[in-house]
Amino acid sequence: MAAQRGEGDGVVTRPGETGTEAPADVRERARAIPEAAVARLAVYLRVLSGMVEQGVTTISSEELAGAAGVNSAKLRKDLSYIGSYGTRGVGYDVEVLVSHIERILGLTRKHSVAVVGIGNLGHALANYGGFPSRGFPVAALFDIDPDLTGVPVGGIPVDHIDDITTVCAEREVSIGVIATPPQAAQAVCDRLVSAGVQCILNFAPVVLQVPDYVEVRKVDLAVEMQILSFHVARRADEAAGDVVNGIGVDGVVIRP
Amino acid sequence: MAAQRGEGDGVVTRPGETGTEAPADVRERARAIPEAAVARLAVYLRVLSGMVEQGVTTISSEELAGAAGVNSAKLRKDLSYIGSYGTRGVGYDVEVLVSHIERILGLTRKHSVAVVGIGNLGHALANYGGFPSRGFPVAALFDIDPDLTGVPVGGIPVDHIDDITTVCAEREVSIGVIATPPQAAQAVCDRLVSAGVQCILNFAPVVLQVPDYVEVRKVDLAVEMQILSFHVARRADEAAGDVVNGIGVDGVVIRP
DNA sequence: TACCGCTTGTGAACGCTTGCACAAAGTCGG
DNA sequence: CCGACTTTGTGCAAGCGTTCACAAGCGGTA
Repeated sequence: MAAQRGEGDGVVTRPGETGTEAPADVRERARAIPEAAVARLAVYLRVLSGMVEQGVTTISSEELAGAAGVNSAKLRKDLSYIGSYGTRGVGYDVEVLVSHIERILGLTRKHSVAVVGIGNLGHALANYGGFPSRGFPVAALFDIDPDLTGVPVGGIPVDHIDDITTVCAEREVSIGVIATPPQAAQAVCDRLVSAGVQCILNFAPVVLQVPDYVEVRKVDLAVEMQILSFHVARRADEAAGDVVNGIGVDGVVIRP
Repeated sequence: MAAQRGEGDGVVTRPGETGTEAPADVRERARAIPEAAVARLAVYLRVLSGMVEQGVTTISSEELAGAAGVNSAKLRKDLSYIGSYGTRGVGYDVEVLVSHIERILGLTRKHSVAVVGIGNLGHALANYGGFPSRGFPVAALFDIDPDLTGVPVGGIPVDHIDDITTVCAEREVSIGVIATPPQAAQAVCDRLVSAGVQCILNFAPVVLQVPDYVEVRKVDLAVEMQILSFHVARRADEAAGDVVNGIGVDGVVIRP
């Protein structure tokens, strides 16, 4: 049931090197993984990395699910998308799981990152230790302000936005991060795309127009705030309304 | 069909003040709005605000959907969750729509924000203009380092984390932002919760444990990167695999 | 070797979300 | 005043993701 797409695919299974599992299987599976599951796999990986450091060698779905804040059935299903690497009656080997998730997420290759827009956020991103430590070295910084170019930020030189194509090609940038003001975002995006960057993380509060082959993820801090605001308002309304019943929605008592 | 929950609810409809629509209806509707729709409403609001500045007074679902990057049917359904405020044959009055979305999202009240952890990211957040301009004034900053306390950042004084309860109460903080290293995040979270903060935006790469009545949203930059990495890998695999058919998955030609 | 208890992996049901298609409802031109 | 045209609002069906529940499989033990 897992791989319904393409039983007759054109992938040639190399006869040698197929000791434990076939690369073609990994490839087929990667396509069937739901978007939501991919996001969770990244979380599992983070938790598991912490486990490795603590010297944990084996973990059950129940434990891992608890640490990752999800249902254990969901965790097992998520892991089943990438194959069966657990041992019934025992659990999962932590290191094996880490290496398989890393492979599925494509973390065996380095992904160089370019940050465009060296304002407050750009500075923070350039200095953020979480990227290099997880396999995403910041390889290039760009800004339109000539006063900023040349001066390194976090040890990385800032280049002018006009040099984006050559610099990105040179340093093999595969992910572009847009941290510019909203007015500039679309233009920067277009330049990144024409520089060959196919994955973009957008912090600017605008909807970017890109070709189909480009993947965009957006992080809009104000939207996150507004979603929280909605919940505040909803809660306040419940307090004014349903609390006459003594209990809020979902059986949760307000301020227990 | 809309409000299936609680036909016999204890909400008293105030007889006066019920000119155009009843407040109780707004309250009932807010609960029925799907989470995904709430996130999109925030996006619509942003687009609409831009329209107002451009002097646009009326907009059709088709236009707005295009600008927000969604299907027009989905947009109409999202708007129907908050009521019928469009005119058939014409479209939506931009200002009316803006004010209704603002009301639903609870943006009629100010939501003061506290940022904890004045490192790179905390600095950027304190200086970020996007918060105050959209009704989320940063009212307090906290750090554990005594060298930082007292020195204002972005015009806001930095207080010591130990004063979090009194300062939050004093300045009516309703949203806490965690921008600390991962090791400190859970402790900070606990302190925010005991200070009465019920909404938290977490930038630290850890899964926070909170009581049921607290709403947490997380932004994990490394996870975003890894999701992009997954798509890079998938694309590379397709290039090695399915492209023998000439066309990638979904009929999209790789690098057209 | 055979049994027992534990945990995985997954078929199946459920619920939420999306997209379609069309009736209802309003405007505009004659 | 009427008819044609435009656009909203929504019932309905399809798709996707989540959850449940349990058979299958493995290690430990006698």
